[in-house]
Amino acid sequence: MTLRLYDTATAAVRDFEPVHPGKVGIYHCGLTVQGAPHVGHIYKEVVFDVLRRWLERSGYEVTVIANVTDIEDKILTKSAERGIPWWAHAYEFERELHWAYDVLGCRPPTYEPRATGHIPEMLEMIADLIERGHAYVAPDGSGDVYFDVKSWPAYGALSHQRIDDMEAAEDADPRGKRDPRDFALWKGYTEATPRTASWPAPWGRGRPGWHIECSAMAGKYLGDEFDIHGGGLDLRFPHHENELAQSTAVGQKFARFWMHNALVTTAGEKMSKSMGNSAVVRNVVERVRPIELRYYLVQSHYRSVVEFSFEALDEAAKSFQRIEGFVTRAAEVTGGVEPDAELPGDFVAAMDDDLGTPAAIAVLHNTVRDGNKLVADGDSEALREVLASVRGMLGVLGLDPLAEPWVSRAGGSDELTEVVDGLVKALLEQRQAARARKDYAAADDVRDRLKALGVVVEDTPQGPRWALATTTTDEGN
RNA sequence: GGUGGAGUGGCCGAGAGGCGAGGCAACGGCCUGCAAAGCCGUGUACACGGGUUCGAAUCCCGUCUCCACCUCCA
Repeated sequence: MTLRLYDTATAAVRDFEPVHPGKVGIYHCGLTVQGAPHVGHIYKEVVFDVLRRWLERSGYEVTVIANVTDIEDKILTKSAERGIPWWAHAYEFERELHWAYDVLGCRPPTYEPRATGHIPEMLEMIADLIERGHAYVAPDGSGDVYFDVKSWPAYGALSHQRIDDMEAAEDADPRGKRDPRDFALWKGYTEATPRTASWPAPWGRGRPGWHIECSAMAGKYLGDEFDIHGGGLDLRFPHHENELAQSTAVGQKFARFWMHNALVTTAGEKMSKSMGNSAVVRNVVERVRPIELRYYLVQSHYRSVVEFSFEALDEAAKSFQRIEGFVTRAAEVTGGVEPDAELPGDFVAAMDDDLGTPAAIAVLHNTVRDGNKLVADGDSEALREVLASVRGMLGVLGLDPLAEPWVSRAGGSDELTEVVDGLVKALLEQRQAARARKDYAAADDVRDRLKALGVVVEDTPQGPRWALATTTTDEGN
């Protein structure tokens, strides 16, 4: 069974074959660092984190490049509104974004190039495009440079549109464009924006258009042809279409697969349109633990719309707690088992089928059920195997509670944990004594008082065990 | 106007010609002093109207509703 992935360009699921055997290069469009990330923004990161884990699990050496767009119109507008420098605004949200990635357990990319750090590469590419006749300096003296879409017959290939069918943007300023659908490679400096947001160029001072950065940086770090280019569905057009046009127009082959995750909606509408700040990652992880939010996002297929709601989020959290409950109990009974390298065939098949996480999670739940039957009998080879398998599967999804980053966030200091464990056990011994003499009022009183403190008591064939109630918030940072 | 996607049981959410994915909730049972956790069992759902087929949620035709993108959104 080989990995099959959906490719937007060919609109079909195809066998994945890397450009260089054993290696995979992925570029996915990061965020424009202009505001606090919400669940929709983070979804892309989770999807591509799972893809990366699966590729690595399948034996590939993976290089992930994700850009940081730190110069762009909205950044200039919003920073001006706040009265702070654009670079301070951009950096603040870059850090916020990294916090969110981290809290959700997304591993950092191999490298995260910033747009402002790659102006020379962009200028080189723009010059090449002009030389080849696919771009022109605006005749109005503005210093703008535009890509000439009519000069590139393949324009529209990615989004399967024909130029003539496209609606010309009415609100966009035509400036010096030959055709309203031409897009900016370089924007000439005007006094409306800070001079620090401009760089010297052969066509006059200015700043880069949005799309050119990704073409320049993907080519620089991944080469003229690489494996996977990803991002949210809303980037398919114009952003990715334009990238494809730019890069192929200078003679590159560019991406073999284009992967787009569906958008997250609230109240039936794209999150950016409909939300206040309720779905901002910082707020959501007040309600459920970050690992539960991640489970919520992973449990639906990446090409299906996720209709975000707190009710569904709570359900997902309970569903995950079922898995987590098995893992912690089984680990207690067996004394801990390392994740298995060998995964169930159904799970592998599901993941190989265009990252079928819903089917993969169904396998996970079925395996957990088998494991739960074994837990009551205590330590056994069969239980160890199931636990290893479950941990292996969870690891692929970035959801293994016994692996990083989750383990280190789980509790307080080791010293404190020991003290609490000792105290609770002392109380539980008293409760056991009360039960032995059938003084159930006293026994239940102990349990009730612990519960009031957020400690849940469970009686098992191996004796009572305790755990912190999972409804509490875990800041995770 | 163009392009793409969606409508599934009380809820979330897969699947894509025949065997009821999975989870949450509910109900019954087992276990338990009680509980918690867990296990077993119980639900025939696929927007609507036609059609093809031995057989349709799945294919075809039509209709309705919703969403995304169409030049700086993940």
